[in-house]
Amino acid sequence: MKEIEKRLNDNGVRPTAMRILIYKYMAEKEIAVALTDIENVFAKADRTTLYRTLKTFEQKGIVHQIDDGTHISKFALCEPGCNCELEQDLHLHFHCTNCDETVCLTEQKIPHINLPDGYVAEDANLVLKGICEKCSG
Amino acid sequence: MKEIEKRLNDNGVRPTAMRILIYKYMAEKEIAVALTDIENVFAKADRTTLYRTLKTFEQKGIVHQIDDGTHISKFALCEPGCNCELEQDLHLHFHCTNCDETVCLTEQKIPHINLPDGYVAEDANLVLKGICEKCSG
DNA sequence: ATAATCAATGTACTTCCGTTGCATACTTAA
DNA sequence: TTAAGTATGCAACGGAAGTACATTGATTAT
Ligand SMILES: [Mn+2]
Ligand SMILES: [Mn+2]
Ligand SMILES: [Zn+2]
Ligand SMILES: [Zn+2]
Repeated sequence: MKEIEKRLNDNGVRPTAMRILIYKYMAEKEIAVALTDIENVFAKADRTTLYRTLKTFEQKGIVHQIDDGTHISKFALCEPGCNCELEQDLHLHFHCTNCDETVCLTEQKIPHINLPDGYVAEDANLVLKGICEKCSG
Repeated sequence: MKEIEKRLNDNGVRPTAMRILIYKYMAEKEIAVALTDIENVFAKADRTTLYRTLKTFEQKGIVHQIDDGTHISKFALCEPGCNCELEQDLHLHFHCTNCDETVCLTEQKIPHINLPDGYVAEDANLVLKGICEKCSG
């Protein structure tokens, strides 16, 4: 568990009990989580605290937010040493329309796209939808 | 205007006055529109009617829904003869973080992505964020 | 050790968007 | 002309995101 505390400290986030629990939860889970998910797991804690924890994690580069097209924000831990802001670090996400789960495919980078003149891209989001490996097995 | 009526008829949508107006509005506008936008333009009409008009248009292949990451559904007219369901017809969208407008880049198709074993893609969504041509000029 | 200071959490409330149920007006076909 | 089907209007609900303010907890300086 000391690793988690270190990770939080290194990113300028004070390792409170709640934050460590949330980090641990997200680390164990291999899929992206929504605020509601965390809410259900930590029912005793207040929603706002969980909400702000995710926001803090995001600002400090501990998690990245995922827009999978469901209109519900999902979050997933960043790879250690990842820099989500840099374009080459952008990986794609897969949303399963069967089990409704969203996963990071960190190996699959978003290919470079040639844009028309005048357009300057600073960020990219690529989501594939379909059947995930668990559901297609 | 007869063209609009024909387009609606061809897609199995009865060309009511309201529907023609909404179609015309979307045709004149070159950017994707949200329900709220239409609401503001046609303030006299009921929100639900506008909502259902968009839903109907979408079901009948007249417009396609766009998820630009703002958590607000946007809609844009489909190209005549386009088949949004087919993967090769999927184009990318650009969301300007300055003017908050989203446009279809119908010429820029989403490149094919190799997925890990077990994953079956049925749909794709690629959104680039940055500065649009109007704002960068 | 105590007080002052700042950060984290809790409580309550608000806004926005999407969605649905049901009533009413309109259009088409028998 | 009546009946059936479709479109529109009206009202309400629910989920998710966000914020203002109070309270608790941890750090630091005196
Ligand atoms: Mn990811
Ligand atoms: Mn488009
Ligand atoms: Zn699945
Ligand atoms: Zn712009």
